[in-house]
Amino acid sequence: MKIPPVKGTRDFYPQEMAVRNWIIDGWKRVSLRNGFEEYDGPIFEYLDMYRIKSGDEIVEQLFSFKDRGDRNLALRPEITPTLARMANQKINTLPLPIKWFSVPRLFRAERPQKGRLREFFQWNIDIIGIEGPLADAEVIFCALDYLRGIGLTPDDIEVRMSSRKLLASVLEKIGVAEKRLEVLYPVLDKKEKVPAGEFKQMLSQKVADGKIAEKIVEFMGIKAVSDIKNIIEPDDKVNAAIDRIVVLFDWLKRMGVVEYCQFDPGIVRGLAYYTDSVYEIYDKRGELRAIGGGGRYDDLLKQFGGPAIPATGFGMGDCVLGVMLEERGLLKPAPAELDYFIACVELEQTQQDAVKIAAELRTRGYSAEFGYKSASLSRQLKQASAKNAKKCIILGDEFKNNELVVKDMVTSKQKRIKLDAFFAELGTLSTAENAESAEK
RNA sequence: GUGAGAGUAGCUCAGCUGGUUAGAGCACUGGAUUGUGGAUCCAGGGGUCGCGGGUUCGAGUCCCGUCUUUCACCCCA
Repeated sequence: MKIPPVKGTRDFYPQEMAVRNWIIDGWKRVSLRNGFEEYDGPIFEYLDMYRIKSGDEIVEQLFSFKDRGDRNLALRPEITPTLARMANQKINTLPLPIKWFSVPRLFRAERPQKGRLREFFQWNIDIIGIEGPLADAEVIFCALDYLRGIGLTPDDIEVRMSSRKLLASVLEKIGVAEKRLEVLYPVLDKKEKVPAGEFKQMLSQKVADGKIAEKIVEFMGIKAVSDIKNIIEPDDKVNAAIDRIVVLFDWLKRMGVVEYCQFDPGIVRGLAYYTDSVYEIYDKRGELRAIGGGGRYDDLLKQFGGPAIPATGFGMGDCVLGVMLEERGLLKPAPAELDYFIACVELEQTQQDAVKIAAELRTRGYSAEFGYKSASLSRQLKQASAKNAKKCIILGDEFKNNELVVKDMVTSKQKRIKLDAFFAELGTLSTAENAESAEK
């Protein structure tokens, strides 16, 4: 019986695995140089943990199950709740701020589409314990540090940023009751996604007062924070929210990434836990969904039974990013490399020595391969090329005198050398060298 | 979860209004080439035409169902 792969999953053959590793290694390297430490949690958690935050509807989009002890569990659809749980658990012993990152494998029982699968990887970076916009700026910088590093310019991508606090205070000033805000957010989130006329219609269904609706449309259309005062008379609350955004942009400017960033009141984000800054990173060319997003969630730790400690974070999935980089030819996984391929002219006579030499090379820290089957030298060199070997050691007649032929596969130059001399010259990949490459 | 398109070799696809034994390129394996690689030429393996049912003398082709996939919704934690 032929078993197909499960809907919405991917098989990672070596080629796909190389791409996946290239993306994830990049995320990790950039996280570390931005001062984040790696963490991870379990791949399943109590179902209730996701209920606390998002309500019952979300449960339908979870892969959930009961264990043998009748516990309701779920495969993690995101890692932020786990982060909140872990941080709370040790909050009294952890020095603040906490700067942590993770690349969890996540699961969502949604209908698969381009850039959206049921199993994927997501890069998460979070700063816990810093109240000011500098932490938000640092998180955004870290995300851009990666994206810029792989070749994406301000012509390619854009961080669209807003603030829940600003939105709430402005809407309040316009005359929207505080209770109505939550009903309104999903509509406002549609602003960029539907035609202007349709947006107004959707809005008028939620806002009875035509004047208020008009003001909202006006606000949603502004391009700069400074335009707000042209629409309303800012009160203290509005001014405080504006100040935070201005400070955030100032930091981004000092960090040299402000040209990627654009104020956009249409950014609301679905997640209930965001409290202040919110942003999404978009592909400026294509019609792809957001490649990543984040924001400030100052109340989440408290909601999870911990102290009131501010936090801010960002997440980016591998699916949309992968599609986008593929389209632009920016996927550059390192090809597999081989230091030595050992070819035997007469397999029966020299295979034992070939295996011995390979083992010695491997022990000394070099990668080495040999052929399993008897084949012409021509074929074996072909094999060595296919494996991207830097050098090929040929064991032929001269090996009767303990002589190797070492062929450089790049320059095609080759030399004869005694086996002892070869290893004496070669030495061992030193620990210093290993440490150096680890530092990179 | 709703609607629409697609599904033929590992991949990209061809296959006429239903008609003999379903094809090509790439990839793979082997040979030309038993001591010199990325090329070229030749040969070979590989398909229950997604799966199940129906119509028909006859189905890759038409009909129904189903699964997968793509797109648009929903959702985006």
